[in-house]
Amino acid sequence: MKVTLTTVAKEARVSPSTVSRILNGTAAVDPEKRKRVQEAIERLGFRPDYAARSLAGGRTSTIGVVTQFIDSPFYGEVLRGIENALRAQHHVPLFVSGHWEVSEERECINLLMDRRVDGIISLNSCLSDAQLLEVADRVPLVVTGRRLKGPRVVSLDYDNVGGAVTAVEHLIELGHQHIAFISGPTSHADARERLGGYMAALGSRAHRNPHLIMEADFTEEGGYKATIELLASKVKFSAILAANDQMAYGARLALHEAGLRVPEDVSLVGFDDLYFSRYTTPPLTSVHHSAQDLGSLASKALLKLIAGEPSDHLLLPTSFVQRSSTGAPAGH
Amino acid sequence: MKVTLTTVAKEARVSPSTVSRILNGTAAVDPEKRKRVQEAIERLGFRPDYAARSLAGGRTSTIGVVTQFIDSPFYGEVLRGIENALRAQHHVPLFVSGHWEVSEERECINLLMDRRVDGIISLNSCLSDAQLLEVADRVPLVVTGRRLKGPRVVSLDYDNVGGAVTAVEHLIELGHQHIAFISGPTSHADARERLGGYMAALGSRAHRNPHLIMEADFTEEGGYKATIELLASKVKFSAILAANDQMAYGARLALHEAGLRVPEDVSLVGFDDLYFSRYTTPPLTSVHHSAQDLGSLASKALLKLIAGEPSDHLLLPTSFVQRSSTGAPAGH
DNA sequence: TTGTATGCGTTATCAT
DNA sequence: ATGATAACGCATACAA
Repeated sequence: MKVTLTTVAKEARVSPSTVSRILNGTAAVDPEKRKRVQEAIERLGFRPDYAARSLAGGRTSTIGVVTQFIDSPFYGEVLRGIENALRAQHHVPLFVSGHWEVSEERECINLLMDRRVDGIISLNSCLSDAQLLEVADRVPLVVTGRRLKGPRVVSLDYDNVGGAVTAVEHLIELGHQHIAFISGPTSHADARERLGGYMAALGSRAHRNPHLIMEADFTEEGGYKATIELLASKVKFSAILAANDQMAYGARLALHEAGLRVPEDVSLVGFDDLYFSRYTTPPLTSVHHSAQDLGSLASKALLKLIAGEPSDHLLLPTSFVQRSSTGAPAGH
Repeated sequence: MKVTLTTVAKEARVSPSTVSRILNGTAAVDPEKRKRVQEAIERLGFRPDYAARSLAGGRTSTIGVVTQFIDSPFYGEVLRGIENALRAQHHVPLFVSGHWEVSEERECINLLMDRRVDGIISLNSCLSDAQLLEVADRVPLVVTGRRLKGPRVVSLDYDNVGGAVTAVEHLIELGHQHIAFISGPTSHADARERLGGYMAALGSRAHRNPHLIMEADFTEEGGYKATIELLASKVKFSAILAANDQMAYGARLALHEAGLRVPEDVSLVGFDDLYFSRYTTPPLTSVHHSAQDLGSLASKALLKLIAGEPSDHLLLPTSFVQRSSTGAPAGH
């Protein structure tokens, strides 16, 4: 009833091994037989069984991808890049979500290893470097959001420092003296880098003020609360740089509720340039980079790693997109 | 070197089948042996091989999920619901994206069937009913966004008509006479239903005017363009109901660029109540439903279907969330 | 209740 | 270049 390699082999009057070889391009075969086999496959509608393939061959053609939330607007774009790049190489991503919890993330990785994925892409993991290196010891690994060196690891990240510097410089050029910063959780390397860029760009200027820095959690809600606190603290500022767009969205709401206009009263800059930032009111000025590229580069690096080619840490550039949420400060 | 069922069996001085039975709860076993086996598993760090399991047992513990874009804010929430519900039942979702293309969607389904998924959830497919029934003929299937009847299919959807009716009634109550509607592509059942609700709520009132209806494609860009056209057409309206939040976001931008205030000049209502709608400026009034619930209900229905229990079409209720994007029309 | 034996559909290692 | 044949790790029918 079921069509297997053997069925095809019989139909084409060759051995199962020959059929397998044709399917995988493992060895050269007589063009005549190849034709017979291909016709048989067509006629019978044969589809190879992945489970059998994995069991015999040890490969699953599946790449595990650990993300934090499957519905995150930022990671969503990354996943899209991964999906595309992988599909082109006949692999499929298996997405799992760690929800920013160390224990959940460990479970995710176990699940992926149980399923014998050929490799893992870990997006901004909250595991320690040591834990990740341990994982890399058992399966090829690509990580984002940090720099990690090891035998079977590739790390890649954006130029977070450079991006933040550009954003601050843009605001300074517009005439802003007091620039608030809503940071991501400083337990994360990329959050620290963006904060570092902000500090570096301000340098030793007089207008560098620790009260202007609020630590939040990269969510809309976090940005919202941070901004409310900022306003309540009465510290003087004419611009806000948020460490990601989602927090900028939250800040936008807090400003709106406080009756402050953007950019007339407060300029607002994000980081990530999510698709949606074109549609905020007003459209958001932001540090741009391609999340999709990150995903596709991560995929390609992993595939190389699996193939045995070594790779180095990759640093992706950022650019700057000025929209309507920034302008000169009042009275300038 | 590698720890298999047999390794564990030897260590625990029982047969491989006994270990298998314990792992799967297939049959009752001596508590004494069960203990020995569990200790052996622990000690050896045994993890069953999914490929072998699938090959021998015919099940993969994997559910195929066909979505359109992995980074869609709406489907993202659905995927999250699916992920949660499935994980609780020790299944994992395999997400693939059809990109609103019939051919891609067919490829996705083929890919899933090649991998012998235990069942498929198809989110707002663009395949025909007949094509979907054909799929259901080969694998348990759950579809959303339409009503579909068949032996191994379950369909579920929101009460699109009811939701749209509520939204229009809300606007009428506020005093709006001329309500524009930005529709989704009418090739989709759910888009037609929302449009139908809008029409039904307006009934035979004089203020029903075909020029107030614009067809778009459920994207921000589509909503934006539709609104620009609407404004250019000079047709009179004081409120816009968009068939989904994403188009409402686009409409918001177009209104902003035209110098129109929301809600003072134009009231705006969305549909879906995406997470982000709380953060728009002003926060968006919208027809609410739980995308996560849709996902988890779809998952549960599928698992039941796989287990052989029949299910019926499910209609999920909507509610209404009034925020700040709606108000009385000018001069009211 | 438990063990033995077979089969699942491939790939890979041998020969030839 | 091609064909036997042996794994791959597990589930299950059957026997005990």
